[in-house]
Amino acid sequence: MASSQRDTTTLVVLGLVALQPGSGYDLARLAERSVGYLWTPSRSQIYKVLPQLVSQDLATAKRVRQRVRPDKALYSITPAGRRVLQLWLSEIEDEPVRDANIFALKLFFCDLVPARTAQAQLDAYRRFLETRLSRFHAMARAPSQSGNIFPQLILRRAITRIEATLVWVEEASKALDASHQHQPPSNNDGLPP
Amino acid sequence: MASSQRDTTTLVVLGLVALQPGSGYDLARLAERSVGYLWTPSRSQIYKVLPQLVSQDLATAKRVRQRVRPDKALYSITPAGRRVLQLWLSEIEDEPVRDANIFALKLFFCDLVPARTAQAQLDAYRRFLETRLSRFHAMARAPSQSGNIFPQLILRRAITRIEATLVWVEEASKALDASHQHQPPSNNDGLPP
DNA sequence: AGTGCCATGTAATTCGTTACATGATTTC
DNA sequence: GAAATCATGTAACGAATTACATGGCACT
Repeated sequence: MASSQRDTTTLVVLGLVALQPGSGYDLARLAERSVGYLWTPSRSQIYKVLPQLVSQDLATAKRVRQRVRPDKALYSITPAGRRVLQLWLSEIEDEPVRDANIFALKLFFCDLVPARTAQAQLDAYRRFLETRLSRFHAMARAPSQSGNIFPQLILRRAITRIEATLVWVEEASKALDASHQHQPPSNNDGLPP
Repeated sequence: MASSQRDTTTLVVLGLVALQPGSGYDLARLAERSVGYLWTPSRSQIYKVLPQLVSQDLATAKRVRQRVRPDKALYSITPAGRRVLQLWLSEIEDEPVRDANIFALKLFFCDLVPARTAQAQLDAYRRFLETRLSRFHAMARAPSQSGNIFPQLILRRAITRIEATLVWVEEASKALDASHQHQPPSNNDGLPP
């Protein structure tokens, strides 16, 4: 009964299934087109995970016969699966072990979760970026030991990107508020009043 | 005699040895402080790679006796090692398999290579970013199938970061030209006239 | 005739992490 | 006395990729 000891790959596949039920093949393509930029597993990986999800009751598979194309298995998320996903999206990892993209990855699926949860994730991301930024600024102030210029340039690159990402965080935060105002909580699955 | 079939980890360790000879321990710390943002292997990984480099004649190890501290092995790069590194840094991967950071990683070590090689790497990076950018722009124009807003937001994030990175590329390019003007080719190891 | 898409999987292999083991020395 | 730093390695394990295998249909 280990709570959310599932790895990122599993959760991302679960998220894809939640966004759009489909076959392993479908999901692989969906991934390439959407989250691809953040996370692109191989097809074989997806085919490995899918049956695991079913055996854990997080997804169901329905065999679909096709005349023209080979038969395929259509995967859909279960209520339990949705709960697991929502739990993952609610968890805030202040110090992600070695993947700074975890915030973007979670945010990608935040349509499945109340707006305030998404806001919390955005806030955590902002804090994370600010911490990194000040660390990099400190590094940039320190004199370059050797006469090498490239490490300094690459550091500038990191700073530039973080600053741009912080600007995006603000925009996203506002956009979220706005859409939230117009279209109040529609996503309260699994949350009794 | 497979040319540069070495993996990135090996080459980065080699690069670190080139930047600053030291023990496995030293190199691990150096990595954390410098390239850490782009690539951070575990110590065990470094200890695995180092003897391999020696056996391939890309680095040498010198045992250093210490009274106070445990003995350590000091690794330095060999001429052959430097050649391998320079070859790697000269190679342009127009379509990096799944690591967009490969450009930044190579650029980090470009003090070891003539300025025009670094420029070529920067140019390739610019092209890569522009290709990605137009792809993402196309995706952004396409209507969002579902009513999900987060995939769109995350796409905006990607675009924002690429644009910022392109600005950095221009700055870096100019900085490189400038430092190149003031301080002409000092790095022509292994390149007879 | 050949390429490419749909569709699912297994096997081999690489890559890399975490944990373990050891031990002296300095610092709080 | 406890914790941190220096120093090097092995072992167990896990995660993910690449390659392989299969097969029919559609398009050029």
